[in-house]
Amino acid sequence: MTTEHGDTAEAYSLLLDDQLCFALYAASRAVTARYRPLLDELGLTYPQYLVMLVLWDRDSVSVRDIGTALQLESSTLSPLIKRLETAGLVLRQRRADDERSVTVSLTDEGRSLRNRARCVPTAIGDAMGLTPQQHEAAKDILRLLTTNVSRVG
Amino acid sequence: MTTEHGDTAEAYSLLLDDQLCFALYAASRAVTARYRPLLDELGLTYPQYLVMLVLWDRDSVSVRDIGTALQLESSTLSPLIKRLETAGLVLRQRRADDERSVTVSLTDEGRSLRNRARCVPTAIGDAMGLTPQQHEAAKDILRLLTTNVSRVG
DNA sequence: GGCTAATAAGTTGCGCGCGACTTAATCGAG
DNA sequence: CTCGATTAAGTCGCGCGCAACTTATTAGCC
Repeated sequence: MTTEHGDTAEAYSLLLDDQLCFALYAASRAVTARYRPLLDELGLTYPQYLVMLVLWDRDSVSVRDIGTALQLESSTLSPLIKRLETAGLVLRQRRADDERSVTVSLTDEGRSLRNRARCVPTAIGDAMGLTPQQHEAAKDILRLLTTNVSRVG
Repeated sequence: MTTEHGDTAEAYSLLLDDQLCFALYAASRAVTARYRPLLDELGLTYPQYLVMLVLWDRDSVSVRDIGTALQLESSTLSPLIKRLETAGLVLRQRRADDERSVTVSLTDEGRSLRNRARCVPTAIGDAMGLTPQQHEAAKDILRLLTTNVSRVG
């Protein structure tokens, strides 16, 4: 614990460089920036890419389940998915047995984009330059952090 | 290495849950969400809070240096700082010896907000629920990640 | 069956975050 | 000194991300 600038002793300082939250914020933006040129070639933004990851795994998912997987609100997803539909990657249709729900499914074009996306995780993984141990450790601690911070109270 | 869904062997899969980048994205948004009610009381957004952290440390900084500290473009900072000025927390003035540069400095109101913000890092730190070792490990690995991912090539 | 509560998706408003661009001032090679 | 290059700040457009709200549908209690 290095206290600086004459701060009285507190658990955490108000210095930017001391803060984990800033390291997190900066890392997240830096990684997204690294994705950008790769995803530009696929015609996707990073959040759109995340939605496509869900669809490439399950082929047909409700908006609600996409929201659960990505922890995003319908107010974010609805316009985003409409843009994917406009791009011809995705189809939206009301479910017959529950007219409230909308099922999002891949078009052939959306499915075939998967092949062009295969190299993306490897390219990003390489750019991250972490050892397999560091990579797993980072995932573990970020998931723990997300769980803890999302608790009520 | 667990390969799933009949994927051919690749260094990284296209599964959402395997990806460090998503853990990072989710953690960053979860932490920001945790800040929101605390910062609402101060009348700040999270990026505005980051700018205030820089100012609380240095009192008077150029837009350029704020950008360097936070890794943000002037196109993001200029409107943000104008909002801080409108809120009465900050003053903007052209530097006499270099009319290109704008110096941002704290008003008395901006300075006094620091006291009300003192409890914020501790509250967030507690909510994160990491051991001091995990906290430091997370900072270290996120900084390494940011450095690596920001490299050219 | 009827009616209230809950749920799913979507709209609106606002603040980022960034690429592309503009404006204005300073730098620096010749 | 001059003039093209660089630098600092700012504008504009667009896609998130989320709070607050609306609309439509279903669930469930009586």
